[in-house]
Amino acid sequence: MKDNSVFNPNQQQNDLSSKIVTGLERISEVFKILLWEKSKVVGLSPIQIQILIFIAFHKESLCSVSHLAKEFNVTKPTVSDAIKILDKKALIVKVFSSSDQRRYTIQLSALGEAMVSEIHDFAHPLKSQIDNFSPPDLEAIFQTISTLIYKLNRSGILTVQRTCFACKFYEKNGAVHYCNLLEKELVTNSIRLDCPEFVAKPVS
Amino acid sequence: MKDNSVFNPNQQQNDLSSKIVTGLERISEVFKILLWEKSKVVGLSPIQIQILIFIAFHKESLCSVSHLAKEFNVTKPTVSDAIKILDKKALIVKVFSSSDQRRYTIQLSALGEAMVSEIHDFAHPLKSQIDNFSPPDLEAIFQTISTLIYKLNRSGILTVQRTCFACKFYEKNGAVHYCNLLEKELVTNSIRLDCPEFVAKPVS
DNA sequence: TTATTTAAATTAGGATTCCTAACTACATAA
DNA sequence: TTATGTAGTTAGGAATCCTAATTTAAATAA
Repeated sequence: MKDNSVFNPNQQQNDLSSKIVTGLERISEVFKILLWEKSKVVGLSPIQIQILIFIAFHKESLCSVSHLAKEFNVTKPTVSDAIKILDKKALIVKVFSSSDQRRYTIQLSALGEAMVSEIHDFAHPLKSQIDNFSPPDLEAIFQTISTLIYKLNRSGILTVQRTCFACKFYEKNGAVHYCNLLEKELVTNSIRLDCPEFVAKPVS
Repeated sequence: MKDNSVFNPNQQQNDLSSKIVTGLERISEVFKILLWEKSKVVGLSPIQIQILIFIAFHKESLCSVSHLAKEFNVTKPTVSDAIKILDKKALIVKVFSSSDQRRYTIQLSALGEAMVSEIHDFAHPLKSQIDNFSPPDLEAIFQTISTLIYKLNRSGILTVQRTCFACKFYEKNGAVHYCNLLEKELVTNSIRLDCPEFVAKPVS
């Protein structure tokens, strides 16, 4: 029986969450579209663009083959391939670890920095549509998204994320969100999805 | 200047819509993850799975190379490649048009039907998280998503969709949504994202 | 009617993604 | 010291995905 599939338009007429799933799928196509549009302009592939942008904005320890594989949900050989090409194009440099001779991280070269300033805005057409929502709507949307991402993380689907909810510095007292690192209360808008200070909470 | 990139965590602390964009990007990874998980089980690639599910639930006229290319935002040769493989695996049959000898559509073979019942639920882990939201939340989420998809369509980013808002049978009277085909009012929940009766509204 | 344009699908060629399996090298714990 | 785990690579191959060019057919214009 596949009549109750979320992708069956008849099913969608009875079941709101099916429609939400198909809607999210359609929105996820947007990233694919925008990434390819940029790809064609600059002559890099989507994964190459994603890696460059990631390393532009994240600390060195996250810029290893192993972490990038987790971040983008691909295998290490796939990342290794992509890095080989970025290296050949002189957009990155490898920085080897002094303590562990197997390890290295990648950083942007000067050329890579220039490239990032070309590509970092690939999602701009999406953002400009989102900017049209009213502030209260934005807050509600954000609340939903951050909750959903946390649920997806807890259920084991998304292994990587750096949200407050999964961070060891986070604490919830009644309805109050609190960060023990910043030592202050977090209102909805200040919950982070990608906090630089994130440290995973030990599984309880 | 790339400091104001949506992917810069510092920028995200000032700007809610940047956080929403990164959140949506993370959620869009979920489809990639779930599709690959299913791929490994059944021995099909992601695009092959997507095509099979699509043709299972859509009318024949949408099951052509040209349309599938638009639907999944790839080129016709890419679809042609994928169909060649699905055909080799005997999961589909080609049905040639009598009026136009260049055209054909694809349909599921018996084997293809069986395969669809294995794969149609690939997004289930996501759906079961979404099912956890309360009915009022679901309604709000759906409202946001349908609005966003329509905005993305109007701004030319998403070329394909089959929502009420872009349909020629749709009419808005004040706050009331109305379908001239069904001849009835549409409450938020009955707005469709993928209506079988969809006919594009002529550009005004 | 004929010529031109447009469209549907394919082929050809090539870069890259992406996988699994096997491997090297190093680090860490028993 | 030996076993086990971890970081990254290599090898091999299927498939994705592009652009450009081609074939064939249909639609349109002269």
